[in-house]
Amino acid sequence: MTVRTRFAPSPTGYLHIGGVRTALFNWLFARKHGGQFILRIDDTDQERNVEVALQPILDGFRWLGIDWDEGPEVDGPHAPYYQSRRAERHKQAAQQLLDAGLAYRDYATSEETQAERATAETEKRDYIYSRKWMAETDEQAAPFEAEGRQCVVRLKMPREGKCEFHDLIRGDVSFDWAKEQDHVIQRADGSCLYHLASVVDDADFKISHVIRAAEHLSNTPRQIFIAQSLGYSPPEFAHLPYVAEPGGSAKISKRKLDKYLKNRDFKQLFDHGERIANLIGHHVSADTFNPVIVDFYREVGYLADALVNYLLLLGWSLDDKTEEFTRDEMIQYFSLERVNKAPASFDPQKLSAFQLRQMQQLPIKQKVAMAVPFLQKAGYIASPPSCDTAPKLTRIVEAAGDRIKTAGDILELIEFLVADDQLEFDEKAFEKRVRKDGAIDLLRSFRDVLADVEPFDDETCEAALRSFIELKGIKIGEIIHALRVAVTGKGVGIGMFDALAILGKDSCLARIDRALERV
RNA sequence: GGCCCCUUCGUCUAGCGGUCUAGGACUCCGGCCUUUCACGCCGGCAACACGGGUUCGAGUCCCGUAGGGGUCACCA
Repeated sequence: MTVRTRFAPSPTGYLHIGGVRTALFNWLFARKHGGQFILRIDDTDQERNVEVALQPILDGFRWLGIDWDEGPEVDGPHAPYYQSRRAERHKQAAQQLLDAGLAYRDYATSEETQAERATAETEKRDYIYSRKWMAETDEQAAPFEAEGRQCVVRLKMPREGKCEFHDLIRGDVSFDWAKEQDHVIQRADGSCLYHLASVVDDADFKISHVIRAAEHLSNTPRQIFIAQSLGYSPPEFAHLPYVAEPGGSAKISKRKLDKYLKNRDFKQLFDHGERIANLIGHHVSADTFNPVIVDFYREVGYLADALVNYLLLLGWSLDDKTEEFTRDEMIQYFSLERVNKAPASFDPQKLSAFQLRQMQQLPIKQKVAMAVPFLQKAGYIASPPSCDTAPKLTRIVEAAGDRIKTAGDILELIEFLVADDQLEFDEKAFEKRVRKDGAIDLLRSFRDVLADVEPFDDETCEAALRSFIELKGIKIGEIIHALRVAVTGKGVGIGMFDALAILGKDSCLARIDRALERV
C-alpha cells in the first residue's frame, strides 16, 4: 500500500504553529515511507477570497521546506485540490447515503432542534435527536413539504454498540454509538458539510493515513461511519497531541496573545520580534504578527530549519539524547510510535536555543546573505547593495559572532553603517560612561593616540590602548567603556577593537570628537 | 455537565518489571573566561500526581482518586 498523507488547511490567511507541526508529521511520515504528501484546501463554506487567504499558508510551507506532491499550484491526478470545487462529488455521496438508507432527510427547523437540545439539557440527560421530522420516504416527506418546510440531510447513526478503532498513537479507542448525533451532512441549499466532504475527499485521494490534531479524535466515529456507509475502508488514524500554550496546558491559540505576553519567555520572544519589525517597518498586529503564527519567525529572521527541528521535538523524540536532525535524518528516523500522547507546551527559550545552535553552524557568507534583506528593508543599504557593502558587512557579521541570533539582529548593529554625524548616542550609557570625571580627559588623550595608529587594524588598536593604559597607570575599564560609547553610541556591543577597525580611523576620530563636543 | 484523552525535573523528554540512589536538553542558580553584551567552559538545584492492588520486585502492568485537557454546530 502506498502511504499517502494529507494536511488540509482552511484558508484563514495565516499558518498556525500547531498546524505546521501537524503538517510536518504528515510530511515526514509520507517521506519516510516513500509515499506522497498532499495539500488539500478545506474551503467549504468559505466566503472570503480563498486565493488571498491561502497564499500566506503556501508561502509558509515553502519557507519551511515542507513540499507537497499534490495540491494547490502543483496539481496532481486528483485535481482540483480545493474542497469547494468538489461540491458535486460531495452531493453525490450524500445522495448515495440517502439511497442506502444510512442518511435521511430532516425537516426540523433549527429552532426545533435547538428546543430539543435545551429540553435535554434542563432534564440533565444526553441529547439525542427525536427524529420527529425525519423523512425516509417521499410519503413521509410529503406533509412536511406541504407545510413548506425545508430539509437538511442527516446521518442515521447507529444507536447501540460501540465504535472501536485503533489509533496509531493512542492505541485502541472506543466510543458509544448512542452518544453520537445524527450529524447534518448537507444543508437545505444542497451544500455539504466538512465531515462528509473530508471523508469523501480522503477516500477519493486515496489517503492511507489521517494524521491530525487530537481535537479530531471525537470526530472519528462519525467519519468512520460515513466511510463505511459509503463502502470505503477507513484510513488509518493517528491523533497527535496538541501544542499547548507557553507555561500552560491549554491548546495554544493565536487569540490569547495578551495572556501569553504575561509569560516572561514568550514576552521576550515577542518583544525581540516587535523590535525588529518596527525597524523594518513591518506592520505589527496580533492577527498577522504573532509568535503563534509561522510568519512571525520568517519576518524576524529565524532559520526555517531551527523552527522545524524544534517543532519536531515537540511531541516526538528519537532517544534520550539526540536533539539535532537534518531533514534527511528526520525522515530516516521519524515514526508515529515515538510520538507522545500528552500535549507539549511551547517553550520559546528552547526554540531560541535551537536557533542559536543552527546559526552557529552557518557559514559567515550565508549569515550575511540573510542579513542583507533586513538592512535593505530598514533602508540602511541600497538595493542592490553597492560593491563595498559586502566586505564591510562580512566584517560586522564576523565580529558580531553569536550576537546575531536571528538575521534581523543585524539591525541592532547599524552603528557601523550610519554616517558619523547620524550616530545616535544612548543617553543612559553616555551619562554613565562618558560624562564622568576622568573619562573625558582620558578619551581626549586617547583620541590623539588613535590618530597616529597605523595600520588601523584591531591588533594595532589594541596594542595602542594597552600601552596607553600602562602609561597612564589605569585599568582598561576606566577608558574602554567611554571609548565604546563615543564610537558606537552604545554601552554594549561587539569587541572594542573589532569595532574600531571596522569603522576606520576617520570615523573613530570624528565620532570621538562629536562625543567630546556634546559633553 | 456527558463522552473521550492525558499525567516523569519549571519546560521538552529518555525510560517499554530488576541495569533508576531516574538519564539528556532548555531554563534557572553559582563560578570561570572577559573591555561591555553575547558565546564558551565548569559545577549545582530540580521530577516518577495520589491511593490501592498484581509481583520476589513497579516510574514501568491493573483499578480507583485527583488534576489537566479536548470535544459536544446546518464551523472547519
